[in-house]
Amino acid sequence: MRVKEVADRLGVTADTVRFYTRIELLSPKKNPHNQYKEYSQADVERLKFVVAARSLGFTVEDITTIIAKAEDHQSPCPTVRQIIEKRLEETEQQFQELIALRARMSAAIAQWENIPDRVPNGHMICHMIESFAGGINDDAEK
Amino acid sequence: MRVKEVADRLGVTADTVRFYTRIELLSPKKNPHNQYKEYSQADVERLKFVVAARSLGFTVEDITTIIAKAEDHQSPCPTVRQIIEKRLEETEQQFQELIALRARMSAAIAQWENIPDRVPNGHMICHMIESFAGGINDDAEK
DNA sequence: ATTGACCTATGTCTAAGACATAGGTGTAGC
DNA sequence: GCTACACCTATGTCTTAGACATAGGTCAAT
Repeated sequence: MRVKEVADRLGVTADTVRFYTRIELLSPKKNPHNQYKEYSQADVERLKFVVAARSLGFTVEDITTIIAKAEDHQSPCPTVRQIIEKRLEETEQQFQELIALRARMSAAIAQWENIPDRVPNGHMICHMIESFAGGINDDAEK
Repeated sequence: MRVKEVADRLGVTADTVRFYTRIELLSPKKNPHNQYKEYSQADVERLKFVVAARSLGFTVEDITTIIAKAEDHQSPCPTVRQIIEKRLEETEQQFQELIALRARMSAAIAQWENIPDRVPNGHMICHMIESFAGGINDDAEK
């Protein structure tokens, strides 16, 4: 199978498969006739694993580590448990930041609904943004 | 002022200020004695604007556009309103994805609590991840 | 043989800084 | 004056996880 077929089969792009191949998560052999890479069923199985792990928030590097352990006949499970715990924390963190960002954005939009556009003078760039930035001042700490 | 002082004043890193300088959002002049860059009060004001806009979800490129308009004596406000609307949509999108991701992660952790570690055999890499990936199959479309 | 639609490998690019390096500054102690 | 030493600087490279651009190859229909 060539790259597109493998990609379509798992619902990812050909570029994604090429990327995984580049970093040697997949190791197709190249057809000596043309220069095209030929993916085996084993490659598909591995890709399936990578896609599954990605969808659980593992980074590509995490996955590399996990696979390396498995190929070394060690159980990757303890590592997997550790990593996902960490990734979940990070996700929670991002989540909080995203909530805060969304709130700031909504608040700004709401506030700006009632104020007119204005042409900037020498002392400001956009009065809407500047007026909203009440929280941001010189000397951030203290 | 030198880079660190400016950075501290607005609660960002020196690297961030250097980055904005590199892309010419800030234009300090360099002290001819040493090669250090000297930031003016005007630079601080502009940085303040950039930080405010970043905290509302504008990208650095957005900010460049906004500033360019303002320097061209056009009101950036219509552009600003348009952009933030778009960025808010994207944020909402990310937000949904993050919620789904978090749910998958939590579900996986919960499910894995009751199953033992296992050493991989030739047919699997990590049974935990593979068993969780019920949703991911060959032939993703159809 | 030629067209045209689709496919390929390779290389480069992205966002927003963080990090690594080699070297400069400034002050405290001698 | 000189030397430590902590801290600072500019510049260049690296990061994530692919997307995009390019030049060229494949293959079925003509």
